[in-house]
Amino acid sequence: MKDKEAEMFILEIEKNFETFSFNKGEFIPLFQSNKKEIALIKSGKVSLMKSDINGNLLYIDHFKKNEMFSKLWIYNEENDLFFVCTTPVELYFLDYTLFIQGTNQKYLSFFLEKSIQYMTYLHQKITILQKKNMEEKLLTYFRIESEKNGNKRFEIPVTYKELADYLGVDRSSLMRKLNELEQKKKIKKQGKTIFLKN
Amino acid sequence: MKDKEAEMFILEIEKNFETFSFNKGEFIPLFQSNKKEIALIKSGKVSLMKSDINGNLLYIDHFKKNEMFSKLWIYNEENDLFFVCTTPVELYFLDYTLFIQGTNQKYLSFFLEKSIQYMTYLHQKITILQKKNMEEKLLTYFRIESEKNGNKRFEIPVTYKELADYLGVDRSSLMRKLNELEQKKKIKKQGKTIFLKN
DNA sequence: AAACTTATGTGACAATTGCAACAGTTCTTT
DNA sequence: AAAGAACTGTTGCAATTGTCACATAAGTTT
Repeated sequence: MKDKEAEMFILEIEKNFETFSFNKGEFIPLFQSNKKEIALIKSGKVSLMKSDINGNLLYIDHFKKNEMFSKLWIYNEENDLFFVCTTPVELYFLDYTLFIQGTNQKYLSFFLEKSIQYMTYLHQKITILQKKNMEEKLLTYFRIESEKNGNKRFEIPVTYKELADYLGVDRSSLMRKLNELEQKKKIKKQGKTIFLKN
Repeated sequence: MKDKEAEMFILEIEKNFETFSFNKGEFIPLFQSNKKEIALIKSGKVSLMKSDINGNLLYIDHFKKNEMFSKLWIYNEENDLFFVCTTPVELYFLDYTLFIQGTNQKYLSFFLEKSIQYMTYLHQKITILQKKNMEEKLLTYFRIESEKNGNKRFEIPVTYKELADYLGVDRSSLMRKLNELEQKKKIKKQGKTIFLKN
């Protein structure tokens, strides 16, 4: 299924499903519900966050337009995760049970395609996180972002605080490492814009 | 789809698909092929490995009976990954294109169910890897393994070398940390058997 | 059974990273 | 526009982790 087909499909969903709206800062009550729901974002951004013992919020990941998220595939044994809107958000709730039992194979194929994209993304993230030091984590992350944008110059789509959480490192150590990489001429940094050399 | 249904389904696959056999140490040529193939393991174990610049082999993950693997959802931009059999292996090759275009919805549902299981697993792994220090990584890993076995006492299913790779840490540092955790009475360790306290 | 390879275990030392504290900046809300 | 909150940037220091080197144990192959 190509991107265009996917968009056509989303148009079809738009006809058949109700839109739900959320304000910035609101929670998406997926972990609270018993239903096997999958959220598809029509517009806006949703972050997956974790609250740790001290009440600090840890950024895990985020989802944006045309991406799906669901508690179905999130590991939340400690019950400390939640989805929060970081912008105003419009989304659809799709019922997984209907997906899988329904007769419309299009829905299934679409969802499967999305799942595969997401698995690839998770593998990318693991590739980054399995690196043994921060420099390699950062450079791998930058390479992936750079490829995604098809350009050596790109914007970091999150705050540096969130990037530190994402990489599982300390924020101030991250800043120090960024300076170091700049001194070693491996990157150039202007605010959130990174230029990756070589 | 319950485990039993999944097993029934695998029996059906067994009827319709050819089995391929591999010796221990052999590569599964998925990255070499152009086909969109998904391997389903009938018996044996397959590891996903990475060869780094120095020619060292890094363990990424492994797959076992009734689990699927495919290059479709693996990030292999640097072309340094491969699947290798760590035991004698029998498996089926399923064609993703047929899956998605075919009329047999059972296949689709089965594959989707497997995909969701795998996404959950990847999220678990990310939960471990995003921890900021080795102690938390280890204890989270142990908790997950313990839950999976339904027992505070469980076997580590890989070598300590592989576990270090998996967690993205140095092997000798891992050994040191294990001793430390034992001294702090957080675990008890006998060879590959771990007893998780509290 | 011997030779060989791979895994486990330990220690000294260097390098990296986390932590805490603080100042300046930017973004949000009132 | 002012106040408040959150983010960015920097530093010293302590704690953690990686590297290297080597010894022993376990597993594999011949």
